[in-house]
Amino acid sequence: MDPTHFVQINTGSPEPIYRQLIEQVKRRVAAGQLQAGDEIPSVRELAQALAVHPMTISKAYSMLEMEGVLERRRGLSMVVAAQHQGAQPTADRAELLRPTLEKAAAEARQLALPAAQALQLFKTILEEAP
Amino acid sequence: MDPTHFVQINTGSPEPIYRQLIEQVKRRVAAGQLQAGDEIPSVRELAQALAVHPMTISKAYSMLEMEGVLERRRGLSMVVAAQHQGAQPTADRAELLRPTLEKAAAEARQLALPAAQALQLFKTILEEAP
DNA sequence: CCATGTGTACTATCGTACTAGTACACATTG
DNA sequence: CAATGTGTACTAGTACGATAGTACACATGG
Repeated sequence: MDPTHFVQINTGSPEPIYRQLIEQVKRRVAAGQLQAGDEIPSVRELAQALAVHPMTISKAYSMLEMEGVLERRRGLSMVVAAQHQGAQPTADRAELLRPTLEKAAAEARQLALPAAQALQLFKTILEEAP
Repeated sequence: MDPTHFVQINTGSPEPIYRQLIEQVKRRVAAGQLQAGDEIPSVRELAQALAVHPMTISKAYSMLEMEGVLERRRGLSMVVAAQHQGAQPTADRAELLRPTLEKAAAEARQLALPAAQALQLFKTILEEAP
């Protein structure tokens, strides 16, 4: 597991680092990119790769374990929990995208921007960045 | 100016309150809903309506003044700055929506969600909430 | 003039996110 | 056993957002 491709964080964002980690791991598990039993980068390894303090990583991992996404193995690196066999149906994955799209919709309304124009911009961004 | 309809804030969000205020006012000015010379709610009035400390409002107003969105009148309530005559072109307003849509696109990619499905969900949300 | 309503400066306090360094219990590997 | 690598507990400190209460300069309206 190459830690530099595991997650990308933005230290300038007001969003706390540990929360960025949690959300990204949950999305990758839901997408099936991380499957049951997959090892994740160690606390120290990921902390060094992201230039972040190990305790910040440890807190994020602990919360993911409390939510049942990860499983702890004493003395060994953590792994994705057993119940996450593969990708969830696309309909369930889409629900994880809903909060951000609702925020975008609220902003579009405040901007008095026609729905068609907001949709066109989203379509353009989706196509240009993969 | 009814303060309860001026802005809506989410105290549970990690996004600071003063930043939520700044972004919402800028969007309303860009949309032309707030025009040059329009009075905005007083610091104390808005603070009470939002159940927030007046200093939090004052800081947001100060930053909006530094950015040229608002103008101060000593002893009187602040007003929208003169150069904001009306709504900006929709193309310019769409650019203000871009950061949030780029975040949504990044999440969709992490979820391995097809672009068509992400677009469909956005369309549904835009139509259901006006 | 005086009461009221503007925005703001000032200091103090609180909670959270993050950093910093040390120390521990555990498992694997030789 | 000893070295190495896991995650984590602990305390301390820094930075920021927000709250709390007081005080000031200014403009308006009676």
